Amino acid sequence: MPQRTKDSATDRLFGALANPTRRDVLDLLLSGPRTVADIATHFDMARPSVSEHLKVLKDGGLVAETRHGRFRHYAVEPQPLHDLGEWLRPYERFWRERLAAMAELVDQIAAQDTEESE
Amino acid sequence: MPQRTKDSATDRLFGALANPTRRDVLDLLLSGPRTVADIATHFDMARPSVSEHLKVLKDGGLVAETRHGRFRHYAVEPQPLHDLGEWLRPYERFWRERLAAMAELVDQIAAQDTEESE
DNA sequence: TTGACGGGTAGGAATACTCCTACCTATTGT
DNA sequence: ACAATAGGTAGGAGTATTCCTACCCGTCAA
Repeated sequence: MPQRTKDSATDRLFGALANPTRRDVLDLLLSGPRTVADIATHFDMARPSVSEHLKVLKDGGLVAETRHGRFRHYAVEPQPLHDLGEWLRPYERFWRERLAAMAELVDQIAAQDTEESE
Repeated sequence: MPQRTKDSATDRLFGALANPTRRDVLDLLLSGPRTVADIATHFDMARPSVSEHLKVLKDGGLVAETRHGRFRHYAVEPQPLHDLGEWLRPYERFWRERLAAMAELVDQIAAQDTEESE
């Protein structure tokens, strides 16, 4: 029985983000598009390895490549990150419940303090 | 030279999410805390494998375990998902720029249509 | 035209991941 | 007490990931 392969768009997205180097590449591209050689100077890694990371990012839809002569410029592609924000939405409820519970706790402590000072 | 290990909190978070089964477990826990055996019935996988996935989720801070007798209940822990939302924030700018560019394009086409109809 | 440069691909080594079965501990009901 | 149940751990097999060096093609400058 073959193992399940990670081939959905969601898998490629999360898979691409599950590596610190690739997240650092994205972070670097926040300042604008860059060539492969430029990107590679920021990492303690051979250039072909950076190329492979860029391929994974591209397959995940997180970066786009545009050719200018013999240069290729890589730029952040925002759509999958927006999708990630949408994926998070159902979990926001838990976050708000947690905040509400903390607020209630603070109120209780405040009420107790008032009692004591009377 | 040893390879870099994924040991930061961020790595554990993204690493935990980079697996469809684990994302499905989180999704299942949206409806409330569940025991391991309960969770396992939803997956075509042996129970110990589910246990291992839960361990990865726990190490990533995404679920919390509470013991009741010989049962363990796993529940969604929202903090890392909130952190993920914060991580996304710098990229929102790109998303809005893309929307603005699309809006401008629509305006241009609309203006062109008006011209033609005159 | 041809050498230098940008950058992708191939194949291999080391490690990590994901599943399994077998086994173990702790708790509970009888 | 003891059998049954919940669920974690160990070790191993198969696959995937991540790095490397060597090599390749396309583009530009001389």
